[in-house]
Amino acid sequence: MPKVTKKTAADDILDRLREDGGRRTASRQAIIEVLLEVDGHITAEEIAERVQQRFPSVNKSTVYRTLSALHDSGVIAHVHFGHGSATYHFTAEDHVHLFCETCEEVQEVPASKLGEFTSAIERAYGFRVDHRHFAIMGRCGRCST
Amino acid sequence: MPKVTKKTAADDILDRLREDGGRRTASRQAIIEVLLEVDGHITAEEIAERVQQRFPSVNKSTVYRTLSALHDSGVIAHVHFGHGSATYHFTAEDHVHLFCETCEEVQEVPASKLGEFTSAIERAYGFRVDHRHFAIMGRCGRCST
DNA sequence: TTGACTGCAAATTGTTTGCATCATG
DNA sequence: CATGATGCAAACAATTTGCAGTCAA
Repeated sequence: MPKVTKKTAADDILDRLREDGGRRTASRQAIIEVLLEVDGHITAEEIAERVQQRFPSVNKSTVYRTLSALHDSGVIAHVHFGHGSATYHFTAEDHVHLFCETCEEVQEVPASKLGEFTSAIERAYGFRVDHRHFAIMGRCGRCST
Repeated sequence: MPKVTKKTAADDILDRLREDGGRRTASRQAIIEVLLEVDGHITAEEIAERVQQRFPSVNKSTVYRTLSALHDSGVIAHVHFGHGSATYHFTAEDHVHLFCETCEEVQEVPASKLGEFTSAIERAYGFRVDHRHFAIMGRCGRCST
């Protein structure tokens, strides 16, 4: 079983940045690897912490600038929950976030499950839902008892 | 026309604060009146501006503290859109916000219209949607051409 | 009189930016 | 060696807080 999966994925993303006129750097690679490790869904702050465990010199602003470059290349997107920092995730995963206001945990729902809902809204209000950029607030099963 | 002391909506809200151990003050009254004028849906910054037009001494922190007191008494709530400040509105108005990421305008949808959607989510994921505290991001009819 | 409310300034949090320097391509 | 990337500090925007004085009940 070849263990090239992770390396390749990071490489692919660095290539993508390269194609868009960017450069491959160690910081960027480390940031991308962290994103892959956690499968997206992480704040800039958390990325910085993890990256700095191995490369203490990497600055938070580099994290933000890299996230911005990744966004511009369409690799990642971010969601906002009620308060606090944005959470970054890969655009490839097409899902919606259910954010529990009590335990602050996030549950993912495949975007396809919301198909009837989003099309109903579009029909009624002409509003095209961007299901990659909205979090639904509420209370999860465990917390709403 | 007889002079009758009319109980205003602002009075009712001040009473509500009073019942919860708070005090009626001029600043609070002015802030509540602004909220009523615009029927909710306003940022703290905008409230401060409007209040300060008539009472320049009222500080922004008083606005925030009053909004917090109103929230604690259940009179108002706030929503977050993708970026920027929170928007405050009365809890009585039971609706959902459709936020256009392009023109940044907000369209309101009566919560009842989302009934099937929210109950479907609750059935499938045990997640109880707080439809007073989520904004749906996307693109409105005019902007999605 | 008591303690809630206020103004003011300063702290916080999350994110962005200016600038000099570094290093990839 | 040109230009994009980086570290650092400082600017930012939105909101919160500490403190001492004020005022409603």
